[in-house]
Amino acid sequence: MSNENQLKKNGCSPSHQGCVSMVPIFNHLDEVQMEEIMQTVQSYSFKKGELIYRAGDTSNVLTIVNKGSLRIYRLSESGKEQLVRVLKPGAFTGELALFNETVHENYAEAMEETSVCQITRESLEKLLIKYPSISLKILQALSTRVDESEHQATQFSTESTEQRLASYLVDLLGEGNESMIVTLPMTKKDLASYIGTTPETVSRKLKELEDMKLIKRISSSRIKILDEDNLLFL
Amino acid sequence: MSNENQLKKNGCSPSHQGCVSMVPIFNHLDEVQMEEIMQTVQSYSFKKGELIYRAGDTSNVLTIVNKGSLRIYRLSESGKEQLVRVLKPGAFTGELALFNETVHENYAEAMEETSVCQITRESLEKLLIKYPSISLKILQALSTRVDESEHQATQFSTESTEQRLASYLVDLLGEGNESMIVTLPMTKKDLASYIGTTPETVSRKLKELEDMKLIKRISSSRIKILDEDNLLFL
DNA sequence: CGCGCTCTTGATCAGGTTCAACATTAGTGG
DNA sequence: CCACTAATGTTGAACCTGATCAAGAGCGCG
Repeated sequence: MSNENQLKKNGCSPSHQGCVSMVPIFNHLDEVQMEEIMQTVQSYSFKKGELIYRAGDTSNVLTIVNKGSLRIYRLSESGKEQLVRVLKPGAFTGELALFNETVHENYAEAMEETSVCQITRESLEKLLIKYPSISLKILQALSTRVDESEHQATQFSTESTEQRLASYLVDLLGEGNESMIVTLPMTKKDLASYIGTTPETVSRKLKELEDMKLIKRISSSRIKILDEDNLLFL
Repeated sequence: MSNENQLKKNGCSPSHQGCVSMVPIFNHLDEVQMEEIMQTVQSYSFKKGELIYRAGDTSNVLTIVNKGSLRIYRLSESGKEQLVRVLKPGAFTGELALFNETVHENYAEAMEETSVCQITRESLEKLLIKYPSISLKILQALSTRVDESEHQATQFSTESTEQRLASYLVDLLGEGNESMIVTLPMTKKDLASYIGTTPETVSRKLKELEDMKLIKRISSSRIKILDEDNLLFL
C-alpha cells in the first residue's frame, strides 16, 4: 500500500464494531471472538480515486471493504485496462499476494470515500489455526470467485457483446425485484470495460435492446427490465 | 459422480502412496499424517472420455488427479463449449460444489486413462481442523486459480486472438527450456476453445506466426519458438 | 482398409472497433 | 450558485478482425 494514501490509521474502535460483524468470513463467530478479531485489524480510509494497492506491490495483508466500494482492475500486457470486479462492503481482496507471498497482479482503487480493514498474514494465520471455521468461509468465498471468474471468461469467449450486456442487466436485477428497475453501479465506461467492450458499443447495444422493447432507459443510470426471459434468450 | 463411471473403487493401498505424497496440498505433512490421509481418500479410475462429474451434479467430494489428466470445461448459456483448464496430477477440482454445498458449474472429463482420489467434505473438514496448514495450501491454490482465471478473462477482453495464441505458446515454454520446443498438450480444437477462438483461426494464426519467423512448426503438435520476445511484443 | 475425426485453406460476411464530432453530465473554483 | 472545464456519453461512417460455411487433406483407430 502506498504510504501517502494512509489517511487514517487507527485500531477498530468500538464505534466501528458494526463493520467487522458484517463481514461474511467472520459473522458466524460470537461476540467475544469478534472482539478478539477487532484487536488484530487496522482500519484505513481512502478518498475517491486513491489506490489501495497496485500490481507489482508486495503485501502481507488481506483487505476487507467496510464502507464504500473498490474497483479491482487489471492492465493487460498491451496496457489496456479491464475492470475485473467491484467490491462492496464485506468483500475482501489481496488474497493472492497474501497466501502466495507474491506481488499483487491487479489494482484496487477507491470508487468513492471508502474505508477498509486490513489484517496481516501473521494475525490471519493465527486466527485460522484458532478458528478453522474461518478458513472454510474463505474457501467458500474463493471458490465462488473462481466460479464467477471462469463464468466471465466463458462468456467473453462464447457469447456476443449483446448477450453479455443483457445477462449483466439480468444479474443486476437479482431475485424478486418487484420494480424491475436496475441501477447501474458504475459508469458506462467501466461497464464497457467490465463486459469486455467499448463505451460506444454499450451505448449502441442499450439502444438496440430498447428498440426491441426488452428494456426501457429511465435515466442515465436506471434501466427498467421489460422482458427478462427474452433478454437471456437472445 | 455418475455411478456407471466408478470403474474401480478401493482404499488407497500402499502401492498408491506415491500419489498422495505428490499432492501439493498435502506434501508438507510427514509420513504418519500422510498415512492418516490415505485412510480417508477413495481412489477411482476413468477411461478416456468419461465424465467425473457434470454441471448440475451435487457433490460432496474434492477430486484430486493422480495420474492422467482431466479436461475442465463449461457450456455457455447458448450451449457453446469452452475449455477452462486441464488438470494434471496433483491438481484438484470440485471445490465449488464442496465448500458451497451447491452444484457443479462445469464438467470434468478424463482426457486419457486417468485415476483420481476423492475426499469427502466430512473427512476434509476434519483434516482442516486437525492440520490447519492444509487450508493454507488450498487457499494458496485457489487464490492462484482466481488470478489465472482473471488473467484469462482480461486477455479475452483486451487482446487479439494472435496475442492470446502467442502468449499461450510462451507460457507453455516456461522458464529455462533450452530446446525452445513446446509440445501442445491438447488438440488444436481444444486449444482453440481454450484461447477463445475457432480451429480455423488457430490454424491460420499459427501460419502467420511462422511466416513472421516467430515460430517453426516441427510436427503437428510440436512447435519451436524462434523469437520469444517478439511473440510477447505483438 | 475405410470410416471418423481433426486439421487446413479459401471465400464471404458480420459484429464490433476505431476515429471523429457533438451532446451531456459532473466536478471545480470563483 | 453559477460558470467553466474536463470527462463521460452518444451517434455516425469506415474499416478490420475473426466467425462461418464449404471443400479437401491428413490422421488415427477399429
